[in-house]
Amino acid sequence: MTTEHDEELELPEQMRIRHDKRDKLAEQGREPYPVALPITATIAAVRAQFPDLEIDVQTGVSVGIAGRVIFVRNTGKLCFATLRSGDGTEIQAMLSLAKVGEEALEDWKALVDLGDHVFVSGEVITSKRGELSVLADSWAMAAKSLRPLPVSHKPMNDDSRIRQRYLDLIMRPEARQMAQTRVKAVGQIRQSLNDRGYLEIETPMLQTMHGGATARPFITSSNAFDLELYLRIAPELFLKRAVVGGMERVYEINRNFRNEGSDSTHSPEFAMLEFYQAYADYREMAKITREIIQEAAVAVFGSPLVTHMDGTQHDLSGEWREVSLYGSLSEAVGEDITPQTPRARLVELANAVDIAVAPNWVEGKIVEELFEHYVISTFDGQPTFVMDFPVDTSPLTRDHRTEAGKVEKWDLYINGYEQATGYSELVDPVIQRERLMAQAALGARGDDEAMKLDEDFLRALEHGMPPSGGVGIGVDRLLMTLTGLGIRETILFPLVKPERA
RNA sequence: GGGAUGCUAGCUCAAUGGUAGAGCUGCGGACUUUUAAUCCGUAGGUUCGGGGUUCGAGCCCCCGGCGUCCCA
Repeated sequence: MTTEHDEELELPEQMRIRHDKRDKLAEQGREPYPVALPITATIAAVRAQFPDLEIDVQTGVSVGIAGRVIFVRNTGKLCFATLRSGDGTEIQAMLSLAKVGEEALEDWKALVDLGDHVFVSGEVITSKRGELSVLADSWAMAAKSLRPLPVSHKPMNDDSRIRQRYLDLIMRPEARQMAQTRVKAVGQIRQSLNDRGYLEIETPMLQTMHGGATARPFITSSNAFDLELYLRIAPELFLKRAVVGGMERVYEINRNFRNEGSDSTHSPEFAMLEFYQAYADYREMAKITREIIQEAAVAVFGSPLVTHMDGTQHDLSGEWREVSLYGSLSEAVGEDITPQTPRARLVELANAVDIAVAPNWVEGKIVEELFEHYVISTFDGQPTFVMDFPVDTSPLTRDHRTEAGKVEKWDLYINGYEQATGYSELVDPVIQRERLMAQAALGARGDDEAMKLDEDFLRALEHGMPPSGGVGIGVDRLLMTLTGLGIRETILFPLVKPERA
Protein backbone atom coordinates (compact mmCIF):
# COMPACT_ATOMS: atom_id res chain seq x y z
CA MET A 1 0.00 0.00 0.00
CA THR A 2 1.25 3.42 -0.93
CA THR A 3 0.71 6.29 1.43
CA GLU A 4 0.49 9.91 0.40
CA HIS A 5 3.83 10.50 2.08
CA ASP A 6 5.52 7.80 0.03
CA GLU A 7 4.17 9.31 -3.15
CA GLU A 8 5.71 12.64 -2.23
CA LEU A 9 9.07 10.98 -1.70
CA GLU A 10 8.93 9.75 -5.27
CA LEU A 11 8.65 13.27 -6.65
CA PRO A 12 11.71 14.85 -8.24
CA GLU A 13 13.84 16.66 -5.71
CA GLN A 14 12.88 20.12 -6.88
CA MET A 15 9.18 19.37 -6.56
CA ARG A 16 9.60 17.85 -3.10
CA ILE A 17 11.30 21.06 -2.01
CA ARG A 18 8.49 23.19 -3.36
CA HIS A 19 5.89 21.02 -1.65
CA ASP A 20 7.84 21.51 1.58
CA LYS A 21 7.86 25.26 1.05
CA ARG A 22 4.12 25.18 0.48
CA ASP A 23 3.72 23.43 3.85
CA LYS A 24 6.08 25.86 5.56
CA LEU A 25 4.13 28.86 4.27
CA ALA A 26 1.11 27.61 6.15
CA GLU A 27 3.22 27.00 9.26
CA GLN A 28 4.46 30.60 9.17
CA GLY A 29 0.89 31.85 8.89
CA ARG A 30 1.34 32.67 5.21
CA GLU A 31 -1.47 31.26 3.08
CA PRO A 32 0.06 29.58 -0.03
CA TYR A 33 -3.11 30.14 -2.07
CA PRO A 34 -4.97 33.13 -0.61
CA VAL A 35 -8.45 33.83 -1.88
CA ALA A 36 -7.91 37.59 -2.15
CA LEU A 37 -5.09 40.12 -1.96
CA PRO A 38 -5.17 43.90 -1.48
CA ILE A 39 -4.05 44.71 -5.02
CA THR A 40 -4.29 48.42 -5.84
CA ALA A 41 -2.81 48.56 -9.33
CA THR A 42 -1.76 46.44 -12.25
CA ILE A 43 1.91 46.34 -13.17
CA ALA A 44 1.01 47.98 -16.48
CA ALA A 45 -0.77 50.81 -14.64
CA VAL A 46 2.24 51.46 -12.43
CA ARG A 47 4.54 51.56 -15.46
CA ALA A 48 2.12 53.87 -17.24
CA GLN A 49 1.93 56.20 -14.25
CA PHE A 50 5.73 56.47 -13.96
CA PRO A 51 7.13 56.19 -17.48
CA ASP A 52 10.27 58.30 -17.14
CA LEU A 53 11.61 58.45 -13.61
CA GLU A 54 15.22 59.39 -13.02
CA ILE A 55 17.62 57.09 -11.21
CA ASP A 56 17.16 56.59 -7.45
CA VAL A 57 13.81 58.37 -7.10
CA GLN A 58 11.25 57.92 -4.31
CA THR A 59 7.75 58.75 -5.51
CA GLY A 60 5.96 58.61 -2.17
CA VAL A 61 3.25 56.60 -3.95
CA SER A 62 2.35 53.29 -2.35
CA VAL A 63 0.87 50.41 -4.37
CA GLY A 64 -0.04 46.77 -3.96
CA ILE A 65 0.84 44.67 -7.01
CA ALA A 66 1.00 41.00 -7.92
CA GLY A 67 2.82 39.05 -10.57
CA ARG A 68 4.71 35.87 -11.38
CA VAL A 69 8.32 35.80 -10.21
CA ILE A 70 10.47 35.36 -13.30
CA PHE A 71 13.86 36.37 -11.90
CA VAL A 72 15.19 36.40 -8.37
CA ARG A 73 18.40 37.96 -7.19
CA ASN A 74 18.73 37.43 -3.49
CA THR A 75 21.56 39.07 -1.59
CA GLY A 76 22.17 39.28 2.13
CA LYS A 77 20.05 42.23 3.11
CA LEU A 78 18.51 43.40 -0.18
CA CYS A 79 16.59 41.12 -2.51
CA PHE A 80 15.37 41.75 -6.03
CA ALA A 81 12.73 39.94 -8.03
CA THR A 82 11.19 40.63 -11.40
CA LEU A 83 7.42 40.20 -11.41
CA ARG A 84 5.49 39.71 -14.59
CA SER A 85 1.76 39.96 -15.17
CA GLY A 86 -0.19 37.98 -17.74
CA ASP A 87 0.02 40.76 -20.33
CA GLY A 88 3.80 40.47 -20.27
CA THR A 89 4.51 43.71 -18.44
CA GLU A 90 7.17 43.48 -15.77
CA ILE A 91 8.27 45.39 -12.73
CA GLN A 92 10.97 44.87 -10.16
CA ALA A 93 10.19 44.16 -6.53
CA MET A 94 12.82 45.08 -3.94
CA LEU A 95 12.82 43.75 -0.39
CA SER A 96 15.23 45.34 2.04
CA LEU A 97 16.02 44.28 5.57
CA ALA A 98 15.35 47.85 6.69
CA LYS A 99 11.82 47.94 5.24
CA VAL A 100 10.37 44.46 5.73
CA GLY A 101 12.34 43.29 8.75
CA GLU A 102 14.43 40.20 9.29
CA GLU A 103 11.64 37.64 9.53
CA ALA A 104 9.83 38.68 6.35
CA LEU A 105 13.11 38.87 4.44
CA GLU A 106 14.21 35.41 5.60
CA ASP A 107 10.78 34.01 4.71
CA TRP A 108 11.07 35.56 1.26
CA LYS A 109 14.45 34.02 0.67
CA ALA A 110 13.41 30.65 2.02
CA LEU A 111 9.95 30.30 0.49
CA VAL A 112 9.75 32.18 -2.82
CA ASP A 113 10.79 30.39 -6.01
CA LEU A 114 10.88 31.23 -9.66
CA GLY A 115 7.38 30.81 -11.00
CA ASP A 116 5.51 31.73 -7.82
CA HIS A 117 2.85 34.40 -7.95
CA VAL A 118 3.58 36.94 -5.24
CA PHE A 119 2.00 40.09 -3.89
CA VAL A 120 4.15 43.05 -2.88
CA SER A 121 3.00 46.20 -1.16
CA GLY A 122 5.21 49.26 -0.96
CA GLU A 123 6.45 52.50 -2.45
CA VAL A 124 7.14 52.98 -6.14
CA ILE A 125 10.79 53.92 -6.56
CA THR A 126 13.63 53.59 -9.00
CA SER A 127 16.73 51.66 -8.05
CA LYS A 128 20.27 52.98 -8.21
CA ARG A 129 20.43 51.41 -11.66
CA GLY A 130 17.24 53.23 -12.65
CA GLU A 131 14.93 50.21 -12.67
CA LEU A 132 11.30 51.01 -11.84
CA SER A 133 10.61 49.07 -8.65
CA VAL A 134 8.24 48.57 -5.78
CA LEU A 135 10.18 48.76 -2.52
CA ALA A 136 8.25 46.36 -0.32
CA ASP A 137 6.81 47.12 3.06
CA SER A 138 5.38 43.62 3.05
CA TRP A 139 4.93 40.65 0.77
CA ALA A 140 2.57 37.71 0.48
CA MET A 141 2.42 34.55 -1.55
CA ALA A 142 -0.31 34.85 -4.17
CA ALA A 143 0.02 31.29 -5.50
CA LYS A 144 2.85 28.85 -4.80
CA SER A 145 4.17 27.06 -7.87
CA LEU A 146 5.02 23.42 -7.21
CA ARG A 147 6.89 22.82 -10.46
CA PRO A 148 10.09 24.50 -11.64
CA LEU A 149 9.88 26.64 -14.76
CA PRO A 150 12.00 25.74 -17.78
CA VAL A 151 15.25 27.69 -18.04
CA SER A 152 14.51 31.03 -19.60
CA HIS A 153 17.52 31.38 -21.88
CA LYS A 154 17.23 28.06 -23.75
CA PRO A 155 14.28 27.42 -26.06
CA MET A 156 11.92 24.66 -24.94
CA ASN A 157 11.51 21.86 -27.43
CA ASP A 158 8.50 22.15 -29.71
CA ASP A 159 6.71 19.17 -28.27
CA SER A 160 6.76 20.52 -24.71
CA ARG A 161 5.78 23.97 -25.91
CA ILE A 162 2.67 22.63 -27.59
CA ARG A 163 1.71 20.04 -24.98
CA GLN A 164 2.24 22.51 -22.16
CA ARG A 165 1.20 25.72 -23.86
CA TYR A 166 0.82 27.37 -20.46
CA LEU A 167 4.59 27.12 -20.10
CA ASP A 168 5.08 28.45 -23.61
CA LEU A 169 2.90 31.42 -22.75
CA ILE A 170 4.82 32.05 -19.54
CA MET A 171 8.25 31.71 -21.11
CA ARG A 172 7.97 33.08 -24.62
CA PRO A 173 6.77 36.56 -25.61
CA GLU A 174 6.14 35.31 -29.15
CA ALA A 175 3.63 32.80 -27.81
CA ARG A 176 1.75 35.52 -25.96
CA GLN A 177 1.90 37.69 -29.06
CA MET A 178 0.52 34.91 -31.24
CA ALA A 179 -2.46 34.45 -28.93
CA GLN A 180 -3.15 38.18 -29.04
CA THR A 181 -2.73 38.36 -32.81
CA ARG A 182 -5.41 35.74 -33.18
CA VAL A 183 -7.78 37.69 -30.95
CA LYS A 184 -7.14 40.88 -32.92
CA ALA A 185 -7.62 39.23 -36.30
CA VAL A 186 -10.78 37.34 -35.39
CA GLY A 187 -12.20 40.40 -33.65
CA GLN A 188 -11.61 42.46 -36.78
CA ILE A 189 -13.21 39.83 -39.01
CA ARG A 190 -16.37 40.06 -36.90
CA GLN A 191 -16.20 43.85 -37.04
CA SER A 192 -15.72 43.86 -40.82
CA LEU A 193 -18.71 41.60 -41.37
CA ASN A 194 -20.91 43.35 -38.82
CA ASP A 195 -20.10 46.66 -40.54
CA ARG A 196 -21.39 45.18 -43.80
CA GLY A 197 -24.70 44.23 -42.27
CA TYR A 198 -23.95 40.58 -41.58
CA LEU A 199 -25.46 38.67 -38.68
CA GLU A 200 -23.35 36.16 -36.79
CA ILE A 201 -25.28 33.00 -36.13
CA GLU A 202 -24.50 29.59 -34.65
CA THR A 203 -25.43 26.42 -36.47
CA PRO A 204 -25.17 22.82 -35.29
CA MET A 205 -21.87 21.16 -34.54
CA LEU A 206 -23.64 17.88 -33.84
CA GLN A 207 -25.39 16.89 -37.01
CA THR A 208 -27.51 13.91 -37.93
CA MET A 209 -26.11 14.14 -41.44
CA HIS A 210 -22.77 15.67 -42.39
CA GLY A 211 -22.52 17.84 -45.46
CA GLY A 212 -21.18 20.98 -47.05
CA ALA A 213 -17.77 19.55 -47.86
CA THR A 214 -16.07 16.38 -48.94
CA ALA A 215 -14.31 14.90 -45.93
CA ARG A 216 -14.51 12.03 -43.50
CA PRO A 217 -16.41 12.97 -40.34
CA PHE A 218 -15.94 12.15 -36.68
CA ILE A 219 -18.80 9.94 -35.61
CA THR A 220 -20.42 9.99 -32.20
CA SER A 221 -23.80 9.11 -30.80
CA SER A 222 -26.58 10.37 -28.60
CA ASN A 223 -27.55 8.08 -25.75
CA ALA A 224 -30.84 9.84 -25.14
CA PHE A 225 -31.95 9.74 -28.77
CA ASP A 226 -30.29 6.44 -29.64
CA LEU A 227 -28.93 8.21 -32.69
CA GLU A 228 -25.69 8.29 -34.63
CA LEU A 229 -24.35 11.84 -34.87
CA TYR A 230 -21.55 13.51 -36.79
CA LEU A 231 -19.34 16.39 -35.77
CA ARG A 232 -19.79 18.84 -38.55
CA ILE A 233 -17.31 19.05 -41.40
CA ALA A 234 -18.80 22.39 -42.54
CA PRO A 235 -21.66 24.70 -41.55
CA GLU A 236 -22.60 25.44 -45.17
CA LEU A 237 -25.93 23.66 -45.46
CA PHE A 238 -27.29 25.26 -42.29
CA LEU A 239 -26.12 28.76 -43.19
CA LYS A 240 -27.92 28.35 -46.50
CA ARG A 241 -31.06 27.28 -44.66
CA ALA A 242 -30.77 30.58 -42.77
CA VAL A 243 -30.54 32.46 -46.08
CA VAL A 244 -33.65 30.65 -47.29
CA GLY A 245 -35.31 31.83 -44.11
CA GLY A 246 -34.57 35.42 -44.98
CA MET A 247 -31.33 36.03 -43.08
CA GLU A 248 -29.74 37.47 -46.17
CA ARG A 249 -26.29 38.20 -44.79
CA VAL A 250 -25.09 35.62 -42.28
CA TYR A 251 -21.78 34.33 -41.05
CA GLU A 252 -20.37 31.89 -38.57
CA ILE A 253 -16.91 31.58 -37.08
CA ASN A 254 -16.58 28.22 -35.44
CA ARG A 255 -14.86 24.87 -35.41
CA ASN A 256 -15.10 22.23 -38.12
CA PHE A 257 -13.93 18.67 -37.57
CA ARG A 258 -12.44 16.43 -40.20
CA ASN A 259 -11.32 12.93 -39.42
CA GLU A 260 -8.00 13.13 -41.19
CA GLY A 261 -4.33 13.38 -40.38
CA SER A 262 -2.59 16.53 -39.32
CA ASP A 263 0.49 18.27 -40.68
CA SER A 264 1.82 21.81 -40.75
CA THR A 265 -1.30 23.05 -42.57
CA HIS A 266 -4.01 20.63 -41.38
CA SER A 267 -5.58 20.11 -37.98
CA PRO A 268 -8.43 17.68 -37.22
CA GLU A 269 -10.36 20.56 -35.69
CA PHE A 270 -9.95 23.94 -37.25
CA ALA A 271 -11.67 27.29 -37.17
CA MET A 272 -13.67 28.29 -40.20
CA LEU A 273 -15.39 31.49 -41.21
CA GLU A 274 -18.25 31.03 -43.63
CA PHE A 275 -20.37 33.94 -44.84
CA TYR A 276 -23.27 34.14 -47.27
CA GLN A 277 -24.81 37.14 -48.94
CA ALA A 278 -28.04 37.13 -50.91
CA TYR A 279 -27.90 38.85 -54.31
CA ALA A 280 -24.13 38.68 -54.46
CA ASP A 281 -22.10 36.51 -56.82
CA TYR A 282 -18.64 35.02 -56.52
CA ARG A 283 -16.90 38.13 -57.83
CA GLU A 284 -18.59 40.30 -55.23
CA MET A 285 -17.62 37.74 -52.58
CA ALA A 286 -13.99 37.82 -53.77
CA LYS A 287 -13.92 41.57 -53.25
CA ILE A 288 -15.37 41.30 -49.75
CA THR A 289 -12.94 38.49 -48.92
CA ARG A 290 -10.00 40.61 -50.00
CA GLU A 291 -11.25 43.52 -47.93
CA ILE A 292 -11.82 41.37 -44.84
CA ILE A 293 -8.31 39.92 -45.02
CA GLN A 294 -6.77 43.32 -45.64
CA GLU A 295 -8.68 44.78 -42.72
CA ALA A 296 -7.53 41.92 -40.49
CA ALA A 297 -3.93 42.61 -41.52
CA VAL A 298 -4.37 46.28 -40.71
CA ALA A 299 -5.84 45.38 -37.32
CA VAL A 300 -2.76 43.31 -36.53
CA PHE A 301 0.03 45.29 -38.19
CA GLY A 302 -1.43 48.75 -38.70
CA SER A 303 -1.12 48.35 -42.46
CA PRO A 304 -1.71 45.71 -45.16
CA LEU A 305 2.02 45.05 -45.06
CA VAL A 306 2.32 41.77 -43.18
CA THR A 307 5.55 41.30 -41.24
CA HIS A 308 6.48 37.89 -39.89
CA MET A 309 8.61 37.34 -36.81
CA ASP A 310 11.55 36.34 -39.01
CA GLY A 311 11.29 39.69 -40.77
CA THR A 312 9.83 38.53 -44.07
CA GLN A 313 7.14 40.80 -45.41
CA HIS A 314 4.12 40.31 -47.64
CA ASP A 315 2.19 43.13 -49.17
CA LEU A 316 -1.53 42.35 -49.15
CA SER A 317 -2.59 45.81 -50.29
CA GLY A 318 -4.46 46.76 -53.45
CA GLU A 319 -6.27 44.50 -55.88
CA TRP A 320 -5.24 40.86 -56.05
CA ARG A 321 -4.30 38.89 -59.10
CA GLU A 322 -6.85 36.64 -60.76
CA VAL A 323 -5.97 33.66 -62.90
CA SER A 324 -8.24 31.17 -64.58
CA LEU A 325 -7.76 27.59 -63.42
CA TYR A 326 -8.03 26.03 -66.88
CA GLY A 327 -6.22 28.91 -68.55
CA SER A 328 -3.22 28.93 -66.21
CA LEU A 329 -2.99 25.14 -66.35
CA SER A 330 -3.14 25.15 -70.17
CA GLU A 331 -0.34 27.68 -70.26
CA ALA A 332 1.81 25.66 -67.86
CA VAL A 333 1.23 22.36 -69.67
CA GLY A 334 1.56 23.87 -73.15
CA GLU A 335 -1.69 22.51 -74.49
CA ASP A 336 -5.30 23.49 -74.18
CA ILE A 337 -6.97 21.88 -71.16
CA THR A 338 -10.73 22.33 -70.92
CA PRO A 339 -13.61 20.55 -69.21
CA GLN A 340 -13.96 18.71 -72.53
CA THR A 341 -10.41 17.30 -72.48
CA PRO A 342 -10.75 13.49 -72.51
CA ARG A 343 -10.06 11.69 -69.27
CA ALA A 344 -7.43 9.50 -70.94
CA ARG A 345 -5.37 12.57 -71.86
CA LEU A 346 -5.65 13.96 -68.33
CA VAL A 347 -4.45 10.66 -66.90
CA GLU A 348 -1.46 10.70 -69.29
CA LEU A 349 -0.53 14.20 -68.18
CA ALA A 350 -0.88 13.23 -64.53
CA ASN A 351 1.19 10.08 -64.89
CA ALA A 352 3.89 12.09 -66.66
CA VAL A 353 4.46 14.07 -63.45
CA ASP A 354 4.04 11.14 -61.05
CA ILE A 355 0.54 11.94 -59.90
CA ALA A 356 -1.06 8.61 -59.03
CA VAL A 357 -4.59 8.80 -60.39
CA ALA A 358 -6.99 6.74 -58.31
CA PRO A 359 -9.67 4.91 -60.34
CA ASN A 360 -12.49 6.78 -58.63
CA TRP A 361 -11.12 10.25 -59.43
CA VAL A 362 -13.44 12.31 -61.59
CA GLU A 363 -11.94 14.40 -64.40
CA GLY A 364 -12.16 17.60 -62.38
CA LYS A 365 -10.15 16.02 -59.58
CA ILE A 366 -7.35 15.19 -62.01
CA VAL A 367 -7.44 18.75 -63.37
CA GLU A 368 -7.17 20.18 -59.85
CA GLU A 369 -4.25 17.90 -59.02
CA LEU A 370 -2.49 18.95 -62.23
CA PHE A 371 -3.18 22.56 -61.34
CA GLU A 372 -1.66 22.15 -57.89
CA HIS A 373 1.37 20.50 -59.38
CA TYR A 374 2.01 22.94 -62.20
CA VAL A 375 0.66 26.32 -61.26
CA ILE A 376 0.57 27.08 -57.53
CA SER A 377 4.32 27.46 -57.20
CA THR A 378 4.23 30.13 -59.91
CA PHE A 379 2.16 32.41 -57.65
CA ASP A 380 5.32 33.22 -55.75
CA GLY A 381 3.37 33.71 -52.53
CA GLN A 382 1.33 36.53 -54.03
CA PRO A 383 -2.38 36.60 -53.14
CA THR A 384 -4.11 35.03 -56.11
CA PHE A 385 -7.71 34.19 -56.90
CA VAL A 386 -7.99 31.04 -59.02
CA MET A 387 -11.21 31.33 -60.97
CA ASP A 388 -13.71 28.84 -62.39
CA PHE A 389 -13.46 25.24 -61.24
CA PRO A 390 -14.62 21.94 -62.73
CA VAL A 391 -18.27 21.18 -62.10
CA ASP A 392 -17.77 17.60 -61.03
CA THR A 393 -15.77 18.50 -57.89
CA SER A 394 -18.05 21.33 -56.79
CA PRO A 395 -21.52 19.92 -56.16
CA LEU A 396 -22.77 22.97 -54.24
CA THR A 397 -21.71 25.59 -56.78
CA ARG A 398 -23.72 27.17 -59.59
CA ASP A 399 -22.82 26.40 -63.22
CA HIS A 400 -20.72 29.08 -64.83
CA ARG A 401 -22.92 31.60 -66.61
CA THR A 402 -20.95 31.30 -69.90
CA GLU A 403 -18.41 28.45 -69.65
CA ALA A 404 -19.68 24.91 -70.08
CA GLY A 405 -18.39 22.33 -67.62
CA LYS A 406 -17.21 24.94 -65.12
CA VAL A 407 -18.72 26.44 -62.01
CA GLU A 408 -18.49 29.94 -60.55
CA LYS A 409 -16.01 29.09 -57.85
CA TRP A 410 -12.69 30.57 -56.84
CA ASP A 411 -9.93 29.50 -54.50
CA LEU A 412 -7.70 32.10 -52.90
CA TYR A 413 -4.04 31.26 -52.49
CA ILE A 414 -1.71 33.27 -50.29
CA ASN A 415 1.86 32.14 -49.56
CA GLY A 416 1.13 28.99 -51.52
CA TYR A 417 -1.66 27.88 -49.21
CA GLU A 418 -5.32 27.59 -50.05
CA GLN A 419 -6.72 30.31 -47.89
CA ALA A 420 -10.35 30.66 -48.85
CA THR A 421 -12.93 29.51 -51.33
CA GLY A 422 -15.93 31.35 -52.75
CA TYR A 423 -18.96 30.40 -54.84
CA SER A 424 -21.89 31.69 -56.68
CA GLU A 425 -24.09 29.32 -54.74
CA LEU A 426 -26.14 26.70 -56.47
CA VAL A 427 -29.72 27.56 -55.55
CA ASP A 428 -31.65 25.57 -58.18
CA PRO A 429 -33.12 22.71 -56.10
CA VAL A 430 -33.55 20.42 -59.08
CA ILE A 431 -29.93 20.69 -60.19
CA GLN A 432 -28.78 20.50 -56.58
CA ARG A 433 -30.66 17.25 -56.16
CA GLU A 434 -29.04 15.83 -59.31
CA ARG A 435 -25.59 16.84 -58.04
CA LEU A 436 -26.14 15.27 -54.64
CA MET A 437 -27.56 12.13 -56.25
CA ALA A 438 -24.34 11.90 -58.26
CA GLN A 439 -22.36 12.29 -55.05
CA ALA A 440 -24.42 9.56 -53.41
CA ALA A 441 -23.54 7.33 -56.33
CA LEU A 442 -19.84 8.03 -55.73
CA GLY A 443 -20.38 7.18 -52.10
CA ALA A 444 -22.02 3.91 -53.09
CA ARG A 445 -18.88 3.15 -55.13
CA GLY A 446 -16.78 3.46 -52.01
CA ASP A 447 -15.76 7.11 -51.92
CA ASP A 448 -16.21 7.69 -48.19
CA GLU A 449 -15.63 11.42 -48.61
CA ALA A 450 -18.58 11.89 -50.98
CA MET A 451 -21.49 14.04 -49.88
CA LYS A 452 -24.72 12.56 -48.62
CA LEU A 453 -28.20 13.40 -49.79
CA ASP A 454 -29.63 15.83 -47.27
CA GLU A 455 -33.37 15.83 -47.95
CA ASP A 456 -34.14 18.60 -45.51
CA PHE A 457 -31.55 20.85 -47.14
CA LEU A 458 -33.12 20.15 -50.53
CA ARG A 459 -36.57 20.83 -49.09
CA ALA A 460 -35.29 24.21 -47.88
CA LEU A 461 -33.93 25.03 -51.35
CA GLU A 462 -37.27 24.03 -52.86
CA HIS A 463 -38.82 26.87 -50.86
CA GLY A 464 -36.60 29.26 -52.81
CA MET A 465 -33.12 30.52 -51.96
CA PRO A 466 -32.23 33.89 -53.43
CA PRO A 467 -29.18 34.03 -55.71
CA SER A 468 -26.29 34.20 -53.28
CA GLY A 469 -22.56 34.28 -52.91
CA GLY A 470 -20.77 32.32 -50.21
CA VAL A 471 -17.22 32.16 -48.85
CA GLY A 472 -15.25 29.97 -46.50
CA ILE A 473 -12.04 31.26 -44.96
CA GLY A 474 -9.79 29.07 -42.85
CA VAL A 475 -9.14 31.15 -39.76
CA ASP A 476 -6.07 29.18 -38.71
CA ARG A 477 -4.69 29.42 -42.23
CA LEU A 478 -5.28 33.18 -42.18
CA LEU A 479 -3.31 33.38 -38.94
CA MET A 480 -0.55 31.36 -40.60
CA THR A 481 -0.49 33.91 -43.41
CA LEU A 482 -0.35 36.78 -40.95
CA THR A 483 2.34 35.26 -38.74
CA GLY A 484 4.30 32.88 -40.96
CA LEU A 485 3.88 30.13 -38.32
CA GLY A 486 2.61 26.55 -38.63
CA ILE A 487 -0.98 25.69 -37.85
CA ARG A 488 -0.03 24.17 -34.48
CA GLU A 489 1.28 27.55 -33.41
CA THR A 490 -1.81 29.47 -34.48
CA ILE A 491 -4.02 27.10 -32.47
CA LEU A 492 -3.46 27.66 -28.77
CA PHE A 493 -4.14 24.06 -27.75
CA PRO A 494 -3.85 21.81 -30.82
CA LEU A 495 -4.69 18.14 -30.59
CA VAL A 496 -1.72 16.09 -29.39
CA LYS A 497 -1.58 12.39 -28.82
CA PRO A 498 -1.42 11.29 -25.18
CA GLU A 499 2.14 11.03 -23.93
CA ARG A 500 1.68 7.45 -22.63
CA ALA A 501 -0.49 5.06 -24.57
C1' G B 1 1.53 5.26 -46.55
C1' G B 2 7.30 5.37 -47.41
C1' G B 3 12.16 7.12 -45.83
C1' A B 4 15.40 9.70 -42.38
C1' U B 5 15.98 11.09 -37.42
C1' G B 6 15.25 11.98 -32.19
C1' C B 7 13.59 10.65 -26.92
C1' U B 8 19.46 10.83 -21.16
C1' A B 9 18.81 15.19 -14.32
C1' G B 10 13.51 20.20 -13.34
C1' C B 11 15.20 22.69 -18.49
C1' U B 12 18.80 22.64 -22.71
C1' C B 13 22.27 19.18 -24.18
C1' A B 14 27.09 15.66 -23.87
C1' A B 15 28.85 10.64 -23.34
C1' U B 16 34.32 4.31 -29.26
C1' G B 17 29.91 -1.45 -26.38
C1' G B 18 33.62 -0.56 -20.53
C1' U B 19 32.51 3.98 -13.45
C1' A B 20 26.17 8.25 -17.11
C1' G B 21 28.57 14.15 -17.45
C1' A B 22 28.14 19.81 -18.33
C1' G B 23 25.56 24.57 -18.17
C1' C B 24 21.38 26.69 -16.09
C1' U B 25 17.82 25.40 -12.22
C1' G B 26 17.79 23.44 -6.97
C1' C B 27 19.96 23.09 -1.97
C1' G B 28 23.79 25.24 1.95
C1' G B 29 26.95 29.63 2.71
C1' A B 30 28.79 35.11 1.59
C1' C B 31 27.03 39.81 -0.31
C1' U B 32 22.08 46.57 0.72
C1' U B 33 21.62 48.01 -6.04
C1' U B 34 20.95 43.23 -8.79
C1' U B 35 19.20 42.63 -14.42
C1' A B 36 20.70 34.99 -17.48
C1' A B 37 24.01 38.77 -10.79
C1' U B 38 28.82 37.05 -8.80
C1' C B 39 31.86 33.86 -5.56
C1' C B 40 32.51 29.12 -2.47
C1' G B 41 30.36 24.38 -1.45
C1' U B 42 26.78 20.57 -2.74
C1' A B 43 22.71 17.44 -4.30
C1' G B 44 20.01 15.64 -8.27
C1' G B 45 19.33 9.62 -13.05
C1' U B 46 13.90 3.40 -13.86
C1' U B 47 18.98 6.90 -20.16
C1' C B 48 10.57 6.60 -23.38
C1' G B 49 8.53 1.15 -22.48
C1' G B 50 9.31 -4.20 -23.40
C1' G B 51 12.35 -8.10 -25.25
C1' G B 52 17.15 -9.83 -27.37
C1' U B 53 22.69 -10.13 -28.42
C1' U B 54 27.00 -9.59 -25.11
C1' C B 55 31.44 -10.96 -19.73
C1' G B 56 29.31 -6.00 -20.05
C1' A B 57 24.09 -1.96 -23.54
C1' G B 58 22.30 5.11 -23.04
C1' C B 59 24.95 3.16 -27.46
C1' C B 60 23.95 -2.85 -31.34
C1' C B 61 19.22 -5.91 -32.94
C1' C B 62 13.64 -6.69 -32.65
C1' C B 63 8.67 -4.98 -31.04
C1' G B 64 5.85 -0.93 -29.19
C1' G B 65 4.92 4.52 -27.67
C1' C B 66 5.55 9.79 -28.63
C1' G B 67 7.86 13.66 -31.64
C1' U B 68 10.57 16.21 -35.83
C1' C B 69 12.02 16.54 -41.04
C1' C B 70 11.56 14.96 -46.16
C1' C B 71 8.67 12.39 -49.86
C1' A B 72 3.79 10.60 -51.71
